[in-house]
Amino acid sequence: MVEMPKMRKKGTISEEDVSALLQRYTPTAVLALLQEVAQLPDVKIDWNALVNKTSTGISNAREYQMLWRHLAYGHALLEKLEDGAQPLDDDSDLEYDLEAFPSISTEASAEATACVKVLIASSLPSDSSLPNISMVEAPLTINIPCGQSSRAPSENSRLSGSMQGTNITIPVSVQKSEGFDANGSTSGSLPARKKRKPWSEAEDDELIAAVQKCGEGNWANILKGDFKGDRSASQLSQRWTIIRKKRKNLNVGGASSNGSQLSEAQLAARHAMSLALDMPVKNLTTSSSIAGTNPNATSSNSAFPATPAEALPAGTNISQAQQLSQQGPVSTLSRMGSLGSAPKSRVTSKKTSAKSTFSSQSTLKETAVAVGARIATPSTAASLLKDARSRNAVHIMPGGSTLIKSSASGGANPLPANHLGAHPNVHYKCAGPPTTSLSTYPAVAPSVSRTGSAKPAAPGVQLAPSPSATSVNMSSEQTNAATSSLAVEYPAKQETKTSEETKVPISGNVPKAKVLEDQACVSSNTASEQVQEDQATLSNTEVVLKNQKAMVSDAKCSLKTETAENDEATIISGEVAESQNVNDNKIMDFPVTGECENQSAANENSGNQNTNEKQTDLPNTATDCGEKSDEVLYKATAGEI
Amino acid sequence: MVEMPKMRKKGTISEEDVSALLQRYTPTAVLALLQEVAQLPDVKIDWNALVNKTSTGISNAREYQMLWRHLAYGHALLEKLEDGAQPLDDDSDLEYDLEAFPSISTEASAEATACVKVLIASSLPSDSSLPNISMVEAPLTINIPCGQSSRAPSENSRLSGSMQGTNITIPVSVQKSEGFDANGSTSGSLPARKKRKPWSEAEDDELIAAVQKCGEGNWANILKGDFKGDRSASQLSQRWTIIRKKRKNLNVGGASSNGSQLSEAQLAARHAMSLALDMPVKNLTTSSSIAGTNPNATSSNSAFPATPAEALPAGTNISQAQQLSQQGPVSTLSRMGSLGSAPKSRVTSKKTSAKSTFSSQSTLKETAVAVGARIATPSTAASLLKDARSRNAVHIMPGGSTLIKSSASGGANPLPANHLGAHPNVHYKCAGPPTTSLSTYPAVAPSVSRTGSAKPAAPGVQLAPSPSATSVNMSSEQTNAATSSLAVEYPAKQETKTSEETKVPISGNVPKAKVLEDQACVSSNTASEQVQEDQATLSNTEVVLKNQKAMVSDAKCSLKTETAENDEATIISGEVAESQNVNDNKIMDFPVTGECENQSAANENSGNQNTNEKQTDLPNTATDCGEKSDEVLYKATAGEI
DNA sequence: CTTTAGGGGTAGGGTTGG
DNA sequence: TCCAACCCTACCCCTAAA
Repeated sequence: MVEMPKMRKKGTISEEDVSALLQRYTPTAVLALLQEVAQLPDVKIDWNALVNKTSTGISNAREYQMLWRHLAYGHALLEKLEDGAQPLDDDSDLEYDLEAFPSISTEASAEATACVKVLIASSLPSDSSLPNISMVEAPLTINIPCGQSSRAPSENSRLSGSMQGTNITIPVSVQKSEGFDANGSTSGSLPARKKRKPWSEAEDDELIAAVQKCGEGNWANILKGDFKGDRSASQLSQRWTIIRKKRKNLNVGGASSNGSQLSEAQLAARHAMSLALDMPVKNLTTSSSIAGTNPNATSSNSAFPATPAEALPAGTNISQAQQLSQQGPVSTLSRMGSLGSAPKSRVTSKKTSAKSTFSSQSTLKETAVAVGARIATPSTAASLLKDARSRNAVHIMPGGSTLIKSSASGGANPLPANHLGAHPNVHYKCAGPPTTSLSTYPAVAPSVSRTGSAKPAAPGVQLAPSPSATSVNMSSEQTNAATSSLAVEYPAKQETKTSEETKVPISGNVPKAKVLEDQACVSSNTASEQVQEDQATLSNTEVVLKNQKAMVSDAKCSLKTETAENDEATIISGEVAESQNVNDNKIMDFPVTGECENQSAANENSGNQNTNEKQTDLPNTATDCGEKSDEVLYKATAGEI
Repeated sequence: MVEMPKMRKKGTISEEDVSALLQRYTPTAVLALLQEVAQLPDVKIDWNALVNKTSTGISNAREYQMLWRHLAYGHALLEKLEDGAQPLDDDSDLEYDLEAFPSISTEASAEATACVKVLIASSLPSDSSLPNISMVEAPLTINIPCGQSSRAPSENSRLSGSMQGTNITIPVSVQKSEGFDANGSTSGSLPARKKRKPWSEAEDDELIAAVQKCGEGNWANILKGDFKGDRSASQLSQRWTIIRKKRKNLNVGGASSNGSQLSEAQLAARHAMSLALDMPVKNLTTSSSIAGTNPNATSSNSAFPATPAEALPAGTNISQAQQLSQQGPVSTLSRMGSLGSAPKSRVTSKKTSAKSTFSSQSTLKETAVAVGARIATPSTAASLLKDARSRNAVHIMPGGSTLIKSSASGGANPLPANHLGAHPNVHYKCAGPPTTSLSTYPAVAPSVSRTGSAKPAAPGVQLAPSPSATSVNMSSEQTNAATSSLAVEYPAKQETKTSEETKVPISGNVPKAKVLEDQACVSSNTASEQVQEDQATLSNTEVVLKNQKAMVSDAKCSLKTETAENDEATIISGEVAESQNVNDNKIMDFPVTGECENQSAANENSGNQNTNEKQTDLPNTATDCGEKSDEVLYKATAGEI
């Protein structure tokens, strides 16, 4: 279809041309194309290959070629291209000599040149990004070898002209370049540009790399520094969610594994990584030293936390020292919670819980480092714990009972994982305040059997945080423990269902009751919150958790667990407490608690009795829970008592 | 599926390893993983959580774990992982000791180390900014060890190829620069904006409690003494405005909408609120005493008012006396008036009023706490108060009766659970502030039976907390305890359903009623607010909470409750209080409380009685509550009075 | 010190083109 | 129809001036 473009060899490019060009393509796209072409090792151009990798947003090889030719040789830009249009044969694509075009302002060309140079010089794949560079400055003073420039042609024409000479002063260039781009000031054509521009792989890679570097959410920074394409922060954000989603789907396989095609950027990254990895070792050593220093300081890192962001809830941590860090950790957990959906996962958590305890941030860092390093000495760990402790230890536990156990005993962790029914639920986490520890637990009581006696798993469960502040929490927890015993009992008969984030209504059918319960405890500060989630579920009716993770368990499941556990209901509770962790973020939403509620089930049991104290505790514990939870607690309590 | 990885403990990492690793994962991914792990606060690792938030691109927890282990301990990287593969249990994740690996070239390692350091140090993910400098670093001047090249497998080939000879400065550098730099800000580090951290429910609770205690606007004080999280004063202020806003919406909106029923819910809430409000008064006093003065000044009220927003200025009432007891009522009333807007609600109040009467704020709090907790022993309570005070301790209990019992006497509590229906309800959680503990409880009273006697667990309940600040809370709790006894009774007949965040209407099916209740206690600080929410729920039919967890109860329930309550407003209050718990998060919205309200069911029982003191407490407890709560409280109070 | 305005960032809903 | 790419609106959080 398209007919061959006419050459306009050696002609100059007029402003009209530019204007038209910019109406159709963004400056960045144009620059990207130039860069891409410039980077090609061979003279011969494989248009199809280029298009596959381009970050210009152009998906049609013919179109890509056409643009190139327009830029390089002044060929006309055709209005339409047929979908399947294939690139034209080109013998000479790079053979034409082009002369600089006077028409363009020297400055403009110079700038453009600079940009191009920078891009090329940097070798950064990114390309587009001019903007970034823009900021660059003097350093940029790059001299582009003639060779290249020549190649770069095109627009270069505009640019090229300038380039060749020698060097372009960088700064200017950058700035200007943008000008160009963005506004197109040059041409002035702003008109619309809205065309929808699919994300190219290159852009995705760039985004991914940027996110890894800067962290999720820091779109502004990414935009400023790392991401070259012309996308807005919100677009980045939006795209990121898509990428994330995709990955998950993919991942199964192993995300990364594919490998096959890696972009250069990736390769480069790997390269770097390899170095980095190696480092670790050294780091350790070093790190320690280093760590010593900065880490803490930095620690602030909050940044990191960022990642975790979610989690943290609690401010608790802070308490202490804050200074340092604190934070971070939590988040993760919390997330987990959310993740929760996957019950099984929890399992891990179990351990965690028991263990989780420690870690401190600072420590963490070190540890991490160490880890990275492969370090990890116990001592280290210990230290971590101290600090960390505060952190979070969240856990989730799905199968409910299971978790519990683990937590309880500590060692064991059975976690059977699963189970038929399943159901996991939750858990938590707590963010402990700094020193505090927390412990909370929810107890779940499945229907029917229940053990009756509960006992407190307490001992095991408990932690002994000590710090004064903590103390409170401690007490609570302990209390809880006691309570838990009570709680434990629950018999529940109900059926509970939990849904996770989803919303599941149960209503209609509700049967009778079931109950669940939990007891959560929370450590003082933070802990509480989380609990909620755990439970959840009961619903005789229907409960749903929309937001997060709800936990559901079938009635049976829960029951089962409990049953087994009965004795240890306590423990369970404990877990619940942990749930608290949940809090974090969004989680909070939930209400988990509500779910907890399930508790209602507890009610049914009614048989329980409580001791005052214990009960009290529970409540305390409960505190965090969502509404439902409370009920449960109550019930539980009652029962116990 | 996957088998366990072998350890390669203490082994060194070979180039081959690196090579293989890089073929599979990008350097950035590896670094990201290291960073992420490093950031974890706890020793225990929640792989699922990590995966959810990771920026490595790895979506499978097992894979993530595997990579970590490979990096940290030299475990083998398995080729395939099943989709659903869950992370392995890890007890030892951080326990292995690893040694540095000689194999790597010094240079390389050094560099890597540097990189890692930077990453960690900077910890900031983001931030970053400034790339400018990315190039910076001389350090970058990396020499690539041969090793790498080897490593760099094919793809890299290109890169690597070039690189090999000596080193390539460039590429590497670039990479580094990017990666590192960014963070790196080490050096340059920009301020990097701190990542935004959403407020958790626990934090909200804590804030609410703190405001109640210290008054609105005294952010600095709150920061010093009560609020544990790491938030700045301005953030507190800002958040407070948001919380206040939400409450209003809730109140109003919710209430209004349904009309009749809601109103009740609202009423209940109000009731609670009233109590809460009252508390303030006392608090003030107390505080004043404590503080000395201020109370008025602080007016802490302001805080209160907030809630009530509408009305009252009255808060003022508070003024005085408070110290202990008393008072509360008045203020309440006044507020009520204001609340007035909702006529019906008032009604409820009536009931309340009668009973509600007593308690003084401080007392209230304590009591409340106690109640919630069921704690009961004074000593305990006291301790709690101290700690908790700040914290939160709220609880809710649905199933009501049961809980109650427990709380109350400690033993007695009849609370039969009841229920046929089940119900759950819920609860809470608390996040305690650091030191604080919290305890809360909700009591639930199931329908019908109830025990009747409640008694005050008082003795136990009371605490005498002393610390000034704390005191308030303490008192509440104690009070509650006492209350609880009373409360306990509730019989409820309703059926309640809860939905969690979701919206589930229950309506249709509802069966009988059950009741729940809770008594929540709140720890001093926080508690109140929450209450509000609870109420809302009531609607017979279906209430849904969209945001969070809503609780629903049938209309009947609610109604019933009220009735019941009359006598014992206290109880209700208690419940209300619990509701408070609800607050938390978004919840505040309500919901929970609402459910609590359901408790109203409790009302039905009516049989309850309260002791003044106890009642009072409730109010205190209520203090926090949302508007609705307030109403309730008021009513209670009135009655009492 | 507190409050307020502005810069971002995220979530969610709606629209539209492929 | 589904999804991706926008757009747009709320809302929230953080920071920095007021």
